[in-house]
Amino acid sequence: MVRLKDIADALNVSITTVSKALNGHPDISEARRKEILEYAERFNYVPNQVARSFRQQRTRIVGIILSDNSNPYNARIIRGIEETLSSKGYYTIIMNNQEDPEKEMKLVSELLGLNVAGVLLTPAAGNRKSCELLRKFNIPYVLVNRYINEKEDTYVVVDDRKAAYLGTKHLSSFCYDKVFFLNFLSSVSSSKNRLKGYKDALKEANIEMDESWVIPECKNQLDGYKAMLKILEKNKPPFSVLCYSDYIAIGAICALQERLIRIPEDVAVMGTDDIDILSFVKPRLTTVGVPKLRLGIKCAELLIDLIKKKECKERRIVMKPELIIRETS
Amino acid sequence: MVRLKDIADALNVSITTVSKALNGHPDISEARRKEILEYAERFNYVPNQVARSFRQQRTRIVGIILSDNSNPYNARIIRGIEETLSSKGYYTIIMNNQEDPEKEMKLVSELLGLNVAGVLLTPAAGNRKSCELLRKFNIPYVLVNRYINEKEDTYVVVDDRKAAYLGTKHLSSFCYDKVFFLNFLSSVSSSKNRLKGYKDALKEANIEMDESWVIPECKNQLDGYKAMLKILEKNKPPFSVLCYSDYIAIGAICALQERLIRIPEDVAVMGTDDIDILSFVKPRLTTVGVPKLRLGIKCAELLIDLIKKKECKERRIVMKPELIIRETS
DNA sequence: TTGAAAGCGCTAACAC
DNA sequence: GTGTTAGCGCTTTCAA
Repeated sequence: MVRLKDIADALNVSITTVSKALNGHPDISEARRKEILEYAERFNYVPNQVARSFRQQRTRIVGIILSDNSNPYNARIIRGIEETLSSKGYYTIIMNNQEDPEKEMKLVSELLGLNVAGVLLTPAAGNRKSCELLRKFNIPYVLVNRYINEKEDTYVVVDDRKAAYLGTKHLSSFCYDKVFFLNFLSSVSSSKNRLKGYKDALKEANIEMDESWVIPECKNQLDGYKAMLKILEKNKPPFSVLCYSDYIAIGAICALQERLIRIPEDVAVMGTDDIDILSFVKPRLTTVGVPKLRLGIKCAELLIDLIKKKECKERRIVMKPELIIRETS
Repeated sequence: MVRLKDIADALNVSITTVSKALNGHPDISEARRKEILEYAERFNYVPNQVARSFRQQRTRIVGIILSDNSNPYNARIIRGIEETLSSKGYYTIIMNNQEDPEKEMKLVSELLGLNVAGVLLTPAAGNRKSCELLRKFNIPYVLVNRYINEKEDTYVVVDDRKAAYLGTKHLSSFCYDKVFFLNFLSSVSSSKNRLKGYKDALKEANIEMDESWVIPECKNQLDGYKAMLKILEKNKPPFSVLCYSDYIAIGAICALQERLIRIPEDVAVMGTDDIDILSFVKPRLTTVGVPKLRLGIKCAELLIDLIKKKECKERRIVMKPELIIRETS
């Protein structure tokens, strides 16, 4: 690979001059600059980022840690992040923590060793240590989807309270007497806020809620399926069910279909997330839409601000969800 | 951050000794090694990968370029790759080329500048230039999902011929007279091979195929939807339709449902890929399953072999697909 | 406007 | 078994 030295030798100038010309420093004559740029172009000069990073003590790499990149919700956020970062000259390293705090700590350490410019993080359930580590080493970071400390962290999240509020309000507008809620890990801010929104909406609808209506710790289809069976053991339709994610909703729907229970006539079901492919299949799932791509873009933009200026106007961004009524409600 | 020098100073040994102890060189006494390891552990020593990479002229970063990380098929492959690479001490940088050869060339150049250890690449339709660039700079790489040159490239792909063969054979076993094929970009090896498999199966079933049965260049739901409408303009059910992907199949199914055409009684439809969530919704899509996670794992393993030994036993891996019969056929 | 020189943290060849 | 030293490619200060 051609290096600065090669260009310098070929053109009989110093390495310094070549470096300055290539980096747009003002103190190089136009003629020289042109000559150097042309040569570099012709011989496909690509700056050695490792050497540059080493010298400058910072890379243009951003680490992104979340539970699982193959979850369609996460995948979409990553897409937004990657697009934005790459358009600003940053690189995206992905890491899956599988909701494991121990693993997450290791990953953060590794990113530290890589001298990353910044980190985007969905902290594993309740893990505040990784943030502390990042702060200690003064690495800019933005939390994604959840926060640990609402007032102090820097984050981009969904308005979870509102998401669950909208869903619950919609479901409680029918004449069913019960609205169940299949919630996610209870230690996570998004679950807590959605629980709040759920309760707020029920109160507003004058429905007296029973704590048994909330089934926490649902993570995937299977959990949704099992939770639904559990509900059916003790409860007769009609009723309705709000789910923390579309995946959980699909699991719940499977359980209902197995029992030949009609949706939405007997049981109304809603998801959250608006996974794209689900809008094209039956039953067309009623859900709460989240701007996943834009959320990713916002995360990346916020992080870049932080990297560049070490501060920014708005450190806490809350994205608005949107009710999408289809056929399961 | 604590450096080798800090440890060396604190323990009154040389930097070299510390480096050797930490890297497991044999010529360090057990006592010294223990002392150094303990100190490093206690003060959270994390090796500066940038310095190390710079010195060694190679990083532990692998670049992965494909069309779109948020496509569930790709996302799943990425998951397998990330898991494998990280377990072997490598980092995964993702990049989306959006099937754009120009963009892809830029991305490859950037990876070159990053001194990546290797590259995993799904080359944008027909683009052989990026491989040439990688070869020129002697960067190990593995093609994913497609190849440019069947005999010479290093790759991990699906047995596309067989995938389409299995699907077509299944569909042609019904008494419909026509089997349409909604295919992907025709310049891509997987499309070409599937076309072959499709034709082989038809021949075997003694069905005389008409070229108009193949609709190429379908990329997503919308294309599947449009293609299906086009087919319906000129053809009366019953017939059957093989699709290059589950997404395309979902689009086609939407078009059929809009026209109130029964599936599979009037028109049988199959996808390919076996996107997980589709097995839980209606209509439960008949498809050809591909081991996406294992494909990702294989890619990563193959690349690591290449990085380490610059060679390996099997440079061309073909994964077996599997017929999954559900309700749309 | 240009260039010389130092140095980022680490590894490895070599000397002791 | 341990230490000395050179140098990876680049940016940046300072001098010319």
